[in-house]
This record gives sequence, C-alpha cells and structure tokens, in this order.
Amino acid sequence: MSSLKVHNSYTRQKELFTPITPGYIGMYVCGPTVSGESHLGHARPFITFDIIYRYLLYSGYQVRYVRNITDAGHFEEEGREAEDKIVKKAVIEKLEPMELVQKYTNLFHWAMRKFNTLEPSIEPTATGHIVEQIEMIKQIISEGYAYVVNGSVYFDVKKYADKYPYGKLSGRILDDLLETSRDLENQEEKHNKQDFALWKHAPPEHLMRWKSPWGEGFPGWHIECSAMSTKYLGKQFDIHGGGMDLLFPHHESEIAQSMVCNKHIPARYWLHNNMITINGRKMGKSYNNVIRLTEMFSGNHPMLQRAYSPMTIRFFILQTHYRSTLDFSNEALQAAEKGFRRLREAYENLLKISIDGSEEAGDKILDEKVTRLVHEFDDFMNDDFNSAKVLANMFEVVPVINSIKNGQLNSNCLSRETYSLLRVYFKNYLEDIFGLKEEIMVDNQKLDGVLELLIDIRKDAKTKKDYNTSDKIRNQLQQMGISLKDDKDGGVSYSLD
RNA sequence: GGUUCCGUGGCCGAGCGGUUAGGCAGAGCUCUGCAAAAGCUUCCACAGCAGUUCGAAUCUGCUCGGAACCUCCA
Repeated sequence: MSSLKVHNSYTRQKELFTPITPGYIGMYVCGPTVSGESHLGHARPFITFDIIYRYLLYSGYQVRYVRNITDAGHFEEEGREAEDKIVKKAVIEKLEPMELVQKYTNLFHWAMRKFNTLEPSIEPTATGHIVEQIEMIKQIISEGYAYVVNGSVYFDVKKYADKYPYGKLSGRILDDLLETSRDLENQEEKHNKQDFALWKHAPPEHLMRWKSPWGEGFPGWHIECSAMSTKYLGKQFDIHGGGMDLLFPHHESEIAQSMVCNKHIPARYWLHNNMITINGRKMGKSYNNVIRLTEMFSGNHPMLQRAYSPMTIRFFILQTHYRSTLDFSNEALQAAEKGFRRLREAYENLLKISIDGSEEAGDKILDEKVTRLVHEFDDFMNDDFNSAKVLANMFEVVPVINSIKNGQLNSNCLSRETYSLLRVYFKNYLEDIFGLKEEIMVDNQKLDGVLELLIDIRKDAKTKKDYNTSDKIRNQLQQMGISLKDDKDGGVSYSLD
C-alpha cells in the first residue's frame, strides 16, 4: 500500500507524511467564529477536515483533533472599529454577548450534526482560554517581540523578521507589505504598519473585557489559536488546517507568535482548503453572496431553486479535490444529488446481493478490474486525500453491482473474496471515511408496514392483470413522493424523495 | 500595484508527458403490461499563439480571460 502524502502549504510541495510520534497525530483546525450563522462556504473546511480526520483514523492513527470556537469575536486588527463584532451585533439584537455566542454555537453544532461530521476531540473556546492567551503575550513581551502602547500590545513583526522567516507560509515579503499596507486609522499606536495586535485595550462601551497586566481589554485575533494549540497539542504538532483565506495574516501571525514562545513552527504540515465560489466569486460576507446553511437545507433563498440536503452538499464537496475552488450552482447541486443517490442505491444493492459466488471468479478480467478499482481507493486518498478519484472509481463499480443485482451479470462472475472486498471497502469509504449516510430514514416501522401492505396488494392486482389498481397505487404514492420500482428479481423497492 | 493560483466537452469536475477519468444532462437501444429504475452504446474537450519532445490538456514563453490574498473572512 502507498503511504500518505499531503500538500504542505508551508513548503508548497506534496510531502510524505510522517507524524512526530509514530502512531499519533495532533491536528488543529481553525473553527467557526460564532458571531453569526454559518454559510455554505464555512461548510467546506469542516467537511474537508472531517474527511481527513476520518481517513487518519481509518489509517490506524490515534488522532487528537482540536477545533476551536472563536467566541470572543475578531477585531478590526488596526483598531478601525473600537468594538468587536459580537458586541456590535449584541446591541442590535439586544442580546447579551454570551447569549449570542451560545445561540450561534448551538446552530453550528446543529449544522455539523446534519453534515454527519465527527466531533473534534477537543473544542476549546477563546473566552475559556484568556489566561493562557495573556500568559503567552507576557512571554512574547519578555522575549522582546512585543510592545505595549496605551493598554494594547502589538507584535513587532519587523524585529521578528530579522531572525525568523516571516511571510514564508503566505509567500509574502515584508518590504512589500510595508509599501502596500493600506492607510488605516488608529495606526499611530503601532511602530510599524505590519505589526498586529496581541491584546487590545477595551474602550468603556466594550462589553466583552478581561483584566490583564495592561489594563482591561480583549485578545487580538491570532493569539487564541497559538495559545490553545500549544496547550492541547504541544509546542509542535502534526497538522494545522483551515481555509486558504486564513494563510495571511492569520496563520502567518500564528506561526510568529508560536515561534517566539515555543521556538518551533507550530505545525509541520499546513493544509488549506480552497474556497467555495458562486458565479466564480468567493462566497463571503464581504461580497454579500452567502447562502446560509439553514437556507441551503430549507431552500429558502432567492438563488436556490430548491432545498439541498446535507448529504448532497457533503457529496458535492467530496467530488472535488479540497485544494480546488468549487463553484456553486443549482445545476451542480442537482447533479450531485442524483449521483449520490445512484451511488447510495448501488451500495444498498451490494449489501442485498446474495453471494453464491465461488472461490474462482467466473469472469477473471472483470474480477481483476473490480479488485484493482477498489484497491486504488487507498492510493488515491494517500495522494493528498483525492476523494474525487475514489468516487470516480466507485462509479465505475456501480454498473457491475447493479448488473449482478438485476441478473444481467451472473453473480458468480466475481469471486467470493472480491465480494467481501467490495463490501468492506464500500462500507469503509462510504460510511466511515466519507460519512455519507442514508438520509431517507424510514425509522417509522408503521410506515414501513403500510408500504409493505400496499406493495402486496399491488402485486396481487398485477397478477390478476388489474393494472388500474396497480397503477393507481403506484401513481398516488408517486404524488406523495414515494417511488415504487419493480426490480428485475421480482421484488419491489421504494424510495422516498 | 505586489504575491499566488486557475482557465478541460451543454453543466460540474479528475488528470499534471503516452490511459475512454467520473458525475449530471442529451441521443439510440435492451429489459418491462405500462412506468420508473437499471444495463448497453453513443455525441460533445483540454482559452489562444509559438516552442521543447518520438509524443503535451500535462513542460517553457508570450497573449487573452478569471480568481484569491495583501482588510474581517472558511
């Protein structure tokens, strides 16, 4: 079997992945800012890194997956706004800041459950780690890489860059930053434009505030991730993930902070997912083109022709490599929905086929092809998590499965061993790694019973060639969104829309 | 302006030197009481121009078009 290679943003290369401690992996992923509702764009990193987390588990690693909740709000770094976003919104909605944070945290968790993502091992909050952040800032000051002005603390990027490679991750050159930095207000506190805040002094109207050695204030944007990743994963860990738009300044600053305190680059492998675009443009609040997850699931948005289920979206995201942009459109979502259903039904057929396969494959060429296609799953995932290629191979197997189910292919064309290989791999990939669960849950046994009865009555009618009755049953069920399908093997199956 | 990336068939998307990727849609056929599903077959490609090479969607150069980051951003 091949070994795992990942594209490391830090080196811009695909590298062989070797964990610091054999068998164990520490992974930190930048989580949501719970000052508002998550949109489709936010779903991508959390689904992407969920797949990565699941694949690492599948590969036999013991993984500690840390994903933070930013509940202290992100601040206008340059201090353009004297108050943080969460507080602003709280005033508008007349809510306590923590009430707002709680509301959106709950909503986020609800969406993650819908997407069938595994819970992280630790989900630390920024507000719960103020002490750690203050300690880290103190250390940066004592190391000489930060300075205090009017109750705020700034990181001295220029000084840092003399000794460390600032800008390596994001491919930025310090001098360019100096020239191109925008002229923003309230910058006079900073020694240099590219310096960033570690701690901000809180003006009197600011509700979220904590005591610190520099007066009352709140933490800067980047320090929480440095503090929490160090606390839970150590001075150096294996994987740091997030959206590409976080490369600069967020992750660059994170590296600088951790470098000063821990003398190590925090993570060995930096993985970044690309953006979801809409009409070729990044989905983001600045562009005013977001579709919220609640809107995706309900279809209640002007750009949506209808609702799209969480699994459809998950499948949609999986069909593309995580480092490519993914363009949203109704057409693409509907194509994903149909494709996913076909794959899912083939999987169910695979489980239904009664194996009277022999030791020897009846069709050696087909058997070898199927075996090869399945064995490639791991190779593709080991190649920087290429889920798109895995799905393509799965779809190549689909006609084989369906043909066997329909009797168009003899069931002993594959060897017994190949059948079990198929079952094991489809289960591992579809359920465990890709997390694509069946959505149409007929958990209601009564409904199941009623349908069985109707199917039975219809079968009798058909035997008597009473097609009026049989068609009536099928057509009316169809109108209710229940499709009856006469299978080749004489059975009848149904699916709910 | 700086840095980086991308441009693949009707749509979405893999591929990164030699292969039919794959999905959705379209066409034809098979199966079927009809239908749906399924199966089989099939049409439609690599932005443009030049170069390297036995061979390029894949490498190089230029042109055109688009995007991300440089500011909160997944």
